[in-house]
Amino acid sequence: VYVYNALLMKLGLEKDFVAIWKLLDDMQSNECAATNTTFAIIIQLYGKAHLLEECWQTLEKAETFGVKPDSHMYTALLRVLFEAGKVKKAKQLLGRMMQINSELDIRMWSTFIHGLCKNKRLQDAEIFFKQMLDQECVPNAYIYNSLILGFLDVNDPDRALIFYNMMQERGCKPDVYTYNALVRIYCCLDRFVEAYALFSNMEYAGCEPNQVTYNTLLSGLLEKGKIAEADEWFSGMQKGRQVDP
RNA sequence: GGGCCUGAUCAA
Repeated sequence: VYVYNALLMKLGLEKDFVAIWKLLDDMQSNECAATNTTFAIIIQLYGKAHLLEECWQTLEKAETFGVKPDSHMYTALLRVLFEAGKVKKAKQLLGRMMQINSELDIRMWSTFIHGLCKNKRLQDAEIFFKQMLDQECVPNAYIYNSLILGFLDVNDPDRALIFYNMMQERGCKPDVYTYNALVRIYCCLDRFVEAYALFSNMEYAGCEPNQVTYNTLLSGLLEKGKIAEADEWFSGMQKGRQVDP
């Protein structure tokens, strides 16, 4: 099965969907059953090819192969819908999921909330965030990070920081992604002192800054014309290989 | 009892 899945994605890169379905028939005639992951991959591939209808059909086809569509597959579908800007459809799908399976898993929530953020529907994102809390679902860093960045993208850094505080109050540990987002926020706000301070926070939290962290800071500095500062940081980090924009 | 194969978040 593992080998087959690997083959599938290779065919997917060539967008050869006919060959993919042939391969599935092949799998079945051997005693090798396709899994839910197999179909999740196919949905993802159709999504990249912008073939929405085929994504839905894949759900039905999965059943003919004896695979019941599960959260794994629905998550893949949600992502495709959001990337195509089909917010309405995605909401409907989530609604259906909640009726069938009252408890949604955390990945599905994060995919959903992230999708809303990317589509700049932050008011909705907040509503669903609360709904998520009402169910006994504990938000993780993925969720908070998406919201923080989402609010930053719509020029509401204050709200972004509110979620950062909430994250800490609720005992969710910030990760590198969180810190990278914070660096960006402080750069946008011209509060570079606080941006610098984050690096010591990170060290204290045992969180290693990565290439993205430095890149974010450098871009932020350059954007505000602080070339001398950027230069200083740049020479201070010779280990990593980051590119100067 | 164990595994969990490409389902979720960041800069350029």
